[in-house]
Amino acid sequence: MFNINPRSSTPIYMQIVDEVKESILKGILESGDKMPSVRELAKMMIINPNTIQKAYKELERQRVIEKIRGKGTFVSTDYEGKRDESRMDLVKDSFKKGLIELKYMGIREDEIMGIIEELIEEIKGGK
Amino acid sequence: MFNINPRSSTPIYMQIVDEVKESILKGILESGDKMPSVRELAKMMIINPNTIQKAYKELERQRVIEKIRGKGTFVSTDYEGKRDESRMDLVKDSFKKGLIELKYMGIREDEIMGIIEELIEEIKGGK
Amino acid sequence: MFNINPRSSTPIYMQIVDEVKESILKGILESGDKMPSVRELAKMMIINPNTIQKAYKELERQRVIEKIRGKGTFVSTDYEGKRDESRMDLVKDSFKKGLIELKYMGIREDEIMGIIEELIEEIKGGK
Amino acid sequence: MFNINPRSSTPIYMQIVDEVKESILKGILESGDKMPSVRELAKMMIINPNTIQKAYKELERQRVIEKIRGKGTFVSTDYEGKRDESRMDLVKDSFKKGLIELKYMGIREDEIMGIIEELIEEIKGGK
DNA sequence: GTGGTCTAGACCACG
DNA sequence: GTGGTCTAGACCACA
Repeated sequence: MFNINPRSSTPIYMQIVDEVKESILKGILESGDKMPSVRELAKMMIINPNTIQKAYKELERQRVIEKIRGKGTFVSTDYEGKRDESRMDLVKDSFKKGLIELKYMGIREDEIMGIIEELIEEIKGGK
Repeated sequence: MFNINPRSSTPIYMQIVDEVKESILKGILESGDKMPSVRELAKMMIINPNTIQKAYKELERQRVIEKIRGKGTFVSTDYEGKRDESRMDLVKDSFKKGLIELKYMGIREDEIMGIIEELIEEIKGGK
Repeated sequence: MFNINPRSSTPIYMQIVDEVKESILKGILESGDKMPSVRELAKMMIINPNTIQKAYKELERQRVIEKIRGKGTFVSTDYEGKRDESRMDLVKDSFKKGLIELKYMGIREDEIMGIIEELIEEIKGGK
Repeated sequence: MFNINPRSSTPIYMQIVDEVKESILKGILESGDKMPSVRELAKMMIINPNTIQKAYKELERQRVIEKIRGKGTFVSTDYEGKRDESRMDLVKDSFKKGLIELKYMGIREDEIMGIIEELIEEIKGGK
């Protein structure tokens, strides 16, 4: 279902959050689709259900998915992107860190822009 | 000396590492410059010396600075960008996460590229 | 029949209970009126009959409706407001929580009173 | 420290959230005050640390408290109430439910307004 | 069957 | 010392 790396420093539940969002952007998951249940996904991924639940809760908080009582979890239908300045700042910060890293490795600016463009293409996926 | 935000989710020692590298890229710190001692910097920044120690260790590991016995710590003279594929992958990963975030907020691609360009300019600073 | 929101955090059966009581207060349902059967209502509202069952049981427990053997379910005729201290305390508690929430959002007291008055008007409805 | 009722239907972690906010409104807790550590409070209240952590995380998400790395948890200093329409709607809904309940018990409108005013006074506390 | 809450206990990163 | 994450396993409410 989702690619998880248990050795990564980013928590498993966050990796799941990211993977779900990426799947939606790529069109693998669509508005209204049923998500696997917490237990189901936990079994499939051999991960503790609590961890999945934490991921789902975060996704719900971000309005990416919706839970319907007793029926399960679904990709939100009414979702619409909202600019969130404070979250934008976090992203910018992480970008800045990455850019410093790259510059420090001696990567040229045009190369950097190329990398970014590649990544953007990758996100679009089969959409 | 360096801008540190104790509320940030990135560890303080990492913030210091980043700030040092940024200062070098901007030309504020140059090859061969003497770095303040751990104790000195800890006092100046009102930060636990252990934290500075950890930052210096990390910077040394990355060959950004060098310790010379009995003389102190200096910005490396032999600094030359070295591509490090595994580190590149980490950076790409963090970029990807950020890009997904932005796309998810409904930011257009041209806007994203604009943001990146701005950040690159910012890093160059007075260099 | 009744407005139900399956996404709401309040259980569906409770939403039904509330809607029935509101309808009575508004005069849409009156003493002695026949209620639809569990099956009927379940079909009409496309809701699990167990859920309707549970709602009816709760309404019966609160003496809002009565079951008459072989005849069906009716809005109670002997309805008369009874103060129930323990239930009052529950309501007060939920009010308190809401008021704290509003105060915390910086809503002024006069605004709060306005909101309450509006809601009271809304409940009266066409009565 | 905080009054918790383990039998209540509202989760313990939410009761803690509410209690903390109430304490702040009453002036018992003030901007910048240090909160007891997760483990400390868990011991004091004889509650599992995970439950406290959940409460703290929710409070942090609402910007009521701030965590500072390695130092502990503090009441936010820069807090300023923000109207949140969607949350307002939730509060209104719960008010409406309560009002229906009261009306149904035969409480008169002026009495209801009195109760609300009392509760508002109670929240202000010694502030 | 679904998700929500809570406990107990472990390991880790940070300062 | 602080909080963050994860696991394992239990009980409950809801549909």
